[in-house]
Parts: sequence; structure tokens; C-alpha cells
Amino acid sequence: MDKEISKAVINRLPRYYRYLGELMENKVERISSGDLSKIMRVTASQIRQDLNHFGGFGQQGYGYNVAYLYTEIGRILGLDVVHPMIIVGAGNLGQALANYGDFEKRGFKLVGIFDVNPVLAGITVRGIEIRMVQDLPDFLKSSPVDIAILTLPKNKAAQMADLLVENGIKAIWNFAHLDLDTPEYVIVENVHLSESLMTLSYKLGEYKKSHCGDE
Amino acid sequence: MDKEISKAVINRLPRYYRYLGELMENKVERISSGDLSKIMRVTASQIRQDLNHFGGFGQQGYGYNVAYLYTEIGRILGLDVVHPMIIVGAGNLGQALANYGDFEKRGFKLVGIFDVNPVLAGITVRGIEIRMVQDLPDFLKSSPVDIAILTLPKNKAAQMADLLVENGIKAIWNFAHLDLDTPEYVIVENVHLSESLMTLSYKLGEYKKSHCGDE
DNA sequence: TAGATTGTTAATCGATTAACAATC
DNA sequence: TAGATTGTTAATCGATTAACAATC
Repeated sequence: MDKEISKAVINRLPRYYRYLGELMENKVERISSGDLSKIMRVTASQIRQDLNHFGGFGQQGYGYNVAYLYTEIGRILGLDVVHPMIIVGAGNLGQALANYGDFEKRGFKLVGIFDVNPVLAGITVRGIEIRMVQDLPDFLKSSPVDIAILTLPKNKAAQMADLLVENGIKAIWNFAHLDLDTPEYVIVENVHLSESLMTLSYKLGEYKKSHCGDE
Repeated sequence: MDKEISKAVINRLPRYYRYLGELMENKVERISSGDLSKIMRVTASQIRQDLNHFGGFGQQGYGYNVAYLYTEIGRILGLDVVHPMIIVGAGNLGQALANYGDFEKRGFKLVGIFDVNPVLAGITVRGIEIRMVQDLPDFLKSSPVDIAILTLPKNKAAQMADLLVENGIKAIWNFAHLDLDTPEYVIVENVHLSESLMTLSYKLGEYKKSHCGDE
């Protein structure tokens, strides 16, 4: 059953899901890979190839049923299941993520917020009280948590990742600016914002070089 | 001079930069591609290949001078130049990014914050007053801005991108959950947080399948 | 000089695209 | 049935890795 699907394919799945959601909002019932390819600006071949990793969702001569495909991709992405999450690091970014309600719609349910800074203790964000990390081990014993969102500064993130793993966390959404050194079974998804911004900066430099006659 | 460097290489550059910065902090003066490959968990071949796209930074028999390579990569990434930025969308995420001081260290200087919500008018974030988007065209006429950070909700982001482009913005760091439809010369770097989280969710599902005997 | 390590070419691997037979 | 469009195999393209001659 397992053919080991490549990272490139997985990364495209949420984008398909987003576009299918939009098609549904626009009451589009069916779509061919050709039409979808025009909207998404990828090749029809890639769409068919990608989807077929997971099964034949389409029908020759007809195309794909939008609602059906949307549901199926949602299921593949695990959006049909509730994922309890905690945020570790209740700074600006942690609080911003806590306040972002859209995650909940997709089954990502925030169940706890933790920080190391006593000043934050007891403050409530979106109805959830900020706890101290000392309480984390006990909390994890009594509440199932699928995903830990790590929004602590770099210098505290490494040891916190260790603590999370020791206490049974299997998946970390890492916003700290370092690569976590976790056991291979732990799933880490990095969001390195500063690296994204540097990539943008690089392209800007290329653009300016080509448009201002420099070099 | 231009051999069109692939996106994969560009995306790795900031990571090299980060590791070299850490080596400098640890007073490491020189490093070989072999040693760096062990630390970064990539092949030495890839490191040499990547760096050689931009010139010969190393020396046979010696390796690479850490400080020199760090500076050079910084220059390639455009970190030796100040990039004035504005934030458009002063919600939780916009304010969190505004408060993140590390960008400034790398030359990314926040010069303005804008929103459409009058309630936010006049509130100051990190010394910068939130302005209304009506003032945006005038602001851009009088102040040079390299990068616009778009942290508005999806339904307002598309038209705001148009407005930004009309007023001369050439680069957008897009946090809105949609693909912007901008002219080809505009540089767009997307940070689709919900898609990153879905990817994590997918992997979690795979993990659970393989460990809980399901399917 | 001898040893180390780069820069660079060649080989491999994987991902994308094209093509088309199967079939709705 | 005829036309459309998928599922899937084959061809192409690009990126990664290996190898090694050049050279510090």
C-alpha cells in the first residue's frame, strides 16, 4: 500500500485543498484536471499524477467531483480528525497564533498555552489561561496533545523541545530559528520566518541589479 | 554572468547563513565542506556545489573562512543593505511581526504600519503609529519602501495587493491565505501558515497509521 | 613536499511533463 | 456511439551526489 509519497507532492496537497474549497464556494460541481491546471497555474499532468498517488478520484470523460475530491484530500491531510494543540511560548507570535481562529475550523484545537515568563501567568488568551511550563508534564499526562507549537526564542527552544519529547509530544510546529535535534520519530515542521524574508531579499537584490544597470 | 540559480539553492542560502553565524559565535575560524556537512546534515558535495554558483569562496586544502563566507552570503542575500518595510494589516499577526526586533538587525527596517480598521488608528506598535490605508499612497510617494508585509485577512488581501502594486511596491511578503495575482515583475514570497500546519497534520496521520496498526 | 580540500565535471537519482491507451 | 478526460507509462528535465583533477 505504501509507495512513499514525496515531500513535493505532500506540500502541494494543501494548495489543492484550498482551491477546491474556493470552487465549492463558487458552486462548481465538477472540474477537469485541464481546467484546474489553468486556475492553479500548474500542469494538468502534475495534478493527475499527484492525485493518483492516493487513488483514482476522477472519472474518465467527466473529471473530478469537486466536493468529493475536497473531502478526500481533507481526509488525506487528516483534517477530518481533531488535533489538540498547545502553544509553548506566549509572546507576540504565540498569542497571534492563539488568536487565529481559522485553525479551529480545520480541527486544530488549542487546548493550552505555556510560557516560562511568570509575568504572563494567568493571563487569558482566547479563553485559555497561560500556564507556566512547570505544569507542562502534568498537563500532558492528563490531556492528549497531538501538536506542540513552539514559539519560544531560539535560546530556550532547544531544551523545551527536549522537554516536550520527553513528555510524549510526537509533532512540533517549530517557529524558533534553529533546527531541532529530536529523535527521528518526532515530526517537526519548521516555519523559519527570517529565512523566508531573506529569500525575498535575495530576489529583490536580483531585481534591482537587472533594473538599475548595476553589475 | 547569470546562470539562473535555482530556487532550491536560494532557499538553502539563509540556512547556511544561520549556521555560519553560529560558528562565528563559537569562534570557529575556518570550516571544510565536510565538517559543515556533518553539522548541517547535508552532503559536502551539495555545499560546494551551492556555494560555487556564486563564486569560489574556499581554498583548496584549507576550506572556507567562516567570517568571510558569512559576510559574502549576507551580501548575496542583500543583508548588507537596509530594506524599508511596511506592514499592511495590524491584526495579531501584523503586530507580532512588528514587535519582532530581529528583522531590524538584518537590515529589515519597519517604517510604517497600516490597517483598514479605524479602531486601530493612532495606536502605536514599537514606536510606530498605525495609519489608515487611505494614507498609503501618499506615504509611499514620500518614503521609499522595499517590502510590504501583507497580513490582512484573505478577503481584503487581493485588492490591497493591487493597491500596493499600483503605488510602486515591488515585493510582497504575503501571509494571506491566497495566491496573489500580481504582475510578473512583482516579487511575492508566500508564508501560508495553514498549509504548513496541514502538512504537519498529514505526517501525523501517516505516523499514527504506522504505529497504531490501522490500515 | 605531502595531505587536505576545493572547484567542477560526470553519473545518478528523482521529479515533472508528455503521450496515449483505457474507459466513462 | 463519439468526445472527453482520466490513469498510467514513457520521455525529459533538473537537481543531487559521486568522483577526481587542480591546487593551496
